[in-house]
Amino acid sequence: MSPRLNHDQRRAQIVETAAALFAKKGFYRTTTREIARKAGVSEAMIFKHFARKEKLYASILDLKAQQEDPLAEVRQAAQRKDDLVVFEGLARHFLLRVEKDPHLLRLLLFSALEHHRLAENFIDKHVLRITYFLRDYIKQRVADGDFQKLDPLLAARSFVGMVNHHILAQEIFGMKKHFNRDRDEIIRTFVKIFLNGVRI
Amino acid sequence: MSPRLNHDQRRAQIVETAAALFAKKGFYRTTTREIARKAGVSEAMIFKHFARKEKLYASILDLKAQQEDPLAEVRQAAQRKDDLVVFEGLARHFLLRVEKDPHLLRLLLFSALEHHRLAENFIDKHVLRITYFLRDYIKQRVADGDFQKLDPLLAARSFVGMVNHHILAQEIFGMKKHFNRDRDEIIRTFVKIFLNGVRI
DNA sequence: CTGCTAAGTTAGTAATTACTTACTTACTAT
DNA sequence: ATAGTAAGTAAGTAATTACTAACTTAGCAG
Repeated sequence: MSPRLNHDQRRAQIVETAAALFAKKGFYRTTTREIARKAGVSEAMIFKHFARKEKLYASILDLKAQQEDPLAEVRQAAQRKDDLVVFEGLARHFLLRVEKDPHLLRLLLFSALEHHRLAENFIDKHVLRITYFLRDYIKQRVADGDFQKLDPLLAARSFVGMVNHHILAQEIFGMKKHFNRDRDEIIRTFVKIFLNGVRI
Repeated sequence: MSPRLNHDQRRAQIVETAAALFAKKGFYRTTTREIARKAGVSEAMIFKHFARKEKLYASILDLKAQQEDPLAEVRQAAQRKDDLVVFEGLARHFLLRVEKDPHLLRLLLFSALEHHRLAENFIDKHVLRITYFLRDYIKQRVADGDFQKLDPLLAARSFVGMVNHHILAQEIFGMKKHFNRDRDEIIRTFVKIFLNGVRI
């Protein structure tokens, strides 16, 4: 007989359990019954903590979106116009994130595919903001005369796309077994191609 | 009272209706009831044509995977080592495909996220094969001494990633309204960055 | 016209779903 | 020690699901 948890502990445990399941099967395909079973409580317990299944989902997305600003280090490098640190830092940020939080990527994709207004903020934080930051940086570097004249948003997407698609291929399309190169080599390759491609 | 359709016509119509729904909401979230309603037939009619919901799904994926080899033109250019045509052709192929078949992308993503063995062949055809083709081409161009020494698979992913992520951003992350540049300009930008980035 | 076949429907089924009600048990402060 | 409270459960509910059985109708060949 496992010991009783207090309100906050149990709540956190349910959220964690549910996050793993939502990431695995999506919101709709995950049943409250299954969440309860894996959390080791009765189904009714879940509804004591979250009035509806949607509230549980929302609190997961909130939690995941609340992580500290990943761009802090990168922003500093951007002020110094240190391209290498900006782009390597960004790529490393993306790659480390999936390593540390293996649920996040699938959670993000599911919430983008399933039509949830709940997920908008989440997507905004994890996809759009970073692209816009990079777009502005590239715009600046073009104005400086250090990068070629090209559409800053498209250039930003080029780089984000390299890294993101690599992650997608590895994690979602099942390439992890066939290809497992060193992280830093991956980062260097992408940054090299990109910077070489956009610099004057 | 709409006229009766013969076996093949009705079958095709059900498949088309279901494809749109599966693309919109995924396999599990799409109900046979809804497919029937949108196809204008009774639910039982669907099961006359497809013994199980899974068979219907399988026949959609088969249909979509059966399209003719998109790489025909690109393969010729690859033999001539005409980089520009290879990469522009590939990018154009990706972009045109989502324009022509707006369901395909979401169908692909759903089938990758939901765990269907049915979808393996489909994903293989639409994602992996093209990446491998490109990897082999790049390997050749590196051997020729025309491209820098870099991992061919990572380089292939760089390019596929640029285009794919752009499509994802537009279609899945809702950027279509905020950004709608000319297709050929997009292609030229990506190819320029990439070729400039990998060439000696 | 008639009878056969293929296209179609109606009205179910058992199983599963999110969620509720009414109850029981453990812990803690006095 | 015990009352009060918070943690927890058992056993439902109505709605929805994939799928079925038993039936009806349209169209066409003879």
